[in-house]
Amino acid sequence: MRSAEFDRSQVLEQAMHTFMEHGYAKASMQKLTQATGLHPGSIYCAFGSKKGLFIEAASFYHQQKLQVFESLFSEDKPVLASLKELLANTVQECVQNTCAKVCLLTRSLNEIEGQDREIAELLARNLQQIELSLGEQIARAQRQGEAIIDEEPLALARFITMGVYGMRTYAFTNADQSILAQMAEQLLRAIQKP
Amino acid sequence: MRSAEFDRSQVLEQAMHTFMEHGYAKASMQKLTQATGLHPGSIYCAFGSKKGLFIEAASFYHQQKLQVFESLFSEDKPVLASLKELLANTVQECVQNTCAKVCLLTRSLNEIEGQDREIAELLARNLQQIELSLGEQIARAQRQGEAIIDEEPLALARFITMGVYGMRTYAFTNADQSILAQMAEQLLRAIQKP
DNA sequence: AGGACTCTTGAATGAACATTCAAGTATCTG
DNA sequence: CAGATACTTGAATGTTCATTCAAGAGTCCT
Repeated sequence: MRSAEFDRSQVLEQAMHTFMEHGYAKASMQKLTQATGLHPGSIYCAFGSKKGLFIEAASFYHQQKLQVFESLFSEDKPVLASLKELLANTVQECVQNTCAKVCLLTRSLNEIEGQDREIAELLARNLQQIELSLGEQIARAQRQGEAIIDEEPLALARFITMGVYGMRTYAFTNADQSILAQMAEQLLRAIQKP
Repeated sequence: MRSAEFDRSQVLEQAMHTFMEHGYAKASMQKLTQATGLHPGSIYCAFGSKKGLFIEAASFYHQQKLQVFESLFSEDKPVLASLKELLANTVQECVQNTCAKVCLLTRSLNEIEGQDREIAELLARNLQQIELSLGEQIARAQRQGEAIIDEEPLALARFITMGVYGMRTYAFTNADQSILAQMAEQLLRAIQKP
């Protein structure tokens, strides 16, 4: 036996950045080999195909985001405060000038539509999982008497989720911090009791 | 002299559909020649390049949407009613199973990010124009005493715009008519007086 | 009718692409 | 140390792509 020479999560991190920067189609194997430091053969040995690498990179991204989400919504803080932070984070990402300004999941989903059902479903599932977690947090907030309007928590979670997706696309037309921050405020106000 | 044999707007219509169905990168010249019925040489003669064709197709799409917008917001109807119709139209588009389910502008903007500044800026400008028109309509509604909250009309227009972008991406994860319709309601409620 | 002009045609071009694989190299086992 | 068993390497492969262009065909004007 001989163990692989590369660190799988380091490779995925770099591949993730490449896909975020160039999109799926335009992230050529050449760019991916340069970014990861792996040779084509190694990538095909480890991930099967470009698509296989993308699927793992997208899952890697998803796991990272999920972890941030979990740590943000800790038990001993008002949910509304965590939600506010989450939106502030999103705004910060959107106004960056690095590849971090895009959400790999939503961007790729827009790109891949009608091209690859397997990838589309994976991305959709990942996004829906975060939406569901958000729904649980909102339900918790309602139970704990936070000033959230009396509506189905899932409907509210979907609304916030839609808002985040919208902000991400909007940022491509106008990456203005104060405008995005105002949108975040409007979103929050829309689910709060008057 | 000899006039071209093809109808330019028919060609643009077909090219538009091809770009909507496959995205920019995956709409190959082969697909475009099949869809438009034109030979490569003719496309290059008439539009200069694939990019040139896309730019005209995107502008064509933009003009169509703008026209729908103008006819929807006729002077003798409450703005809120028109806005409700606009959102209902969007929902209807999103749940279709044809290429009409995508917005060429937002989808391409997501795809093109970081790849072609000229295209990105064109798409952004087109989208911002609709946003501005919406702002004017909202200002009119406020002047005419419709039940819209007392905030900058442009901020409200941006919020609705963001919502529409969000619905379009959301629809890729879950193209459920009732869910999208509920989002539209939530958006409307967020800008209305209680 | 003839010549000039322009549009159309579609095979040819070369670049970029994802993928493969046989040779090379390192590690582990006995 | 020797043999076996991986993993690594990167040039080669065949495909697909956007683009070009010279030949062909249609239209118009005189």
